[in-house]
Amino acid sequence: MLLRIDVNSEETLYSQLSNQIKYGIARGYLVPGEDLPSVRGLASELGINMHTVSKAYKMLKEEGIIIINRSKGVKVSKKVLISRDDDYDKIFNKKMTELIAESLCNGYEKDQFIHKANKLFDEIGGK
Amino acid sequence: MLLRIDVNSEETLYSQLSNQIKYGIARGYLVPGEDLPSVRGLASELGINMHTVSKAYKMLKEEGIIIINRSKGVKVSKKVLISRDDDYDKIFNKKMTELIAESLCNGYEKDQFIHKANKLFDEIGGK
DNA sequence: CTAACTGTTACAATAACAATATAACAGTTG
DNA sequence: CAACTGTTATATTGTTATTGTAACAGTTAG
Repeated sequence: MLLRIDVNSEETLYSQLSNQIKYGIARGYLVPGEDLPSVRGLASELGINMHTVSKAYKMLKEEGIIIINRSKGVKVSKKVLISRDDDYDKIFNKKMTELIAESLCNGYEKDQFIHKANKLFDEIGGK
Repeated sequence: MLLRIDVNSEETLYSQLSNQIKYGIARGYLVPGEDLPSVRGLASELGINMHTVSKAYKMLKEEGIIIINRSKGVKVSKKVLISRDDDYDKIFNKKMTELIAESLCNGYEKDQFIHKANKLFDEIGGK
């Protein structure tokens, strides 16, 4: 899977990486069990530092989204296949609440919000 | 409207403030046209620095959510009453896409996602 | 068994950002 | 005029982001 980094973005590099990997998994570009590039390999490919890649991987590991084996490498977790993770519910509620509040401040109505959510979900999840 | 700050949060102070004000507007605790506290007043009330409040206000102003008048003060914009803002669409799509991808990585399915979105929207928007 | 690969840890340096502090400026209002 | 608005400037402190170099400890291919 192709990963790209924008060094001029306001978003931190490790956050960009983390988000792109999540997107890749959601989209099906990365499947559970699949190997991810090594920290050194990916860093060199992207022209960034090893520790920046390592930090992105560490965050994804703490979310349970990837599995890191100290001497074998990194692969996509099978967590995705399990039904909803309760630990994630709190985080989800906070993020969704913020997005709804912001949308309302920008003139969105419920119908528009739900319609867009449905549309984007279909594009990403591909149902 | 009551605003609270958690200095131990990972979220920056100005971001906490900005999010709470958005939530207040979405929830109807703050209505378009209503005055917000002065930068010095709110800073002193919260026990934080004037510039931190000023930064939160500046961000909300750039989003068009509040109106700042150099010598009169700050008030909630009437933007909320206008229908969807096109400038916000890109930001919304990015944020919603990230949330959907993350949810999918945590085992959410579309039905659960949409159901939760509906539920939270009703709680906040109060329809 | 060595060599090449994994992620991890440690230490250091630089730059940017978050938050604070103090002060002055320029409008508005009582 | 005095007291209030947000803004601007300058400085300091602490934290985070990113990079760099190096070593460590497992794993695996030649």
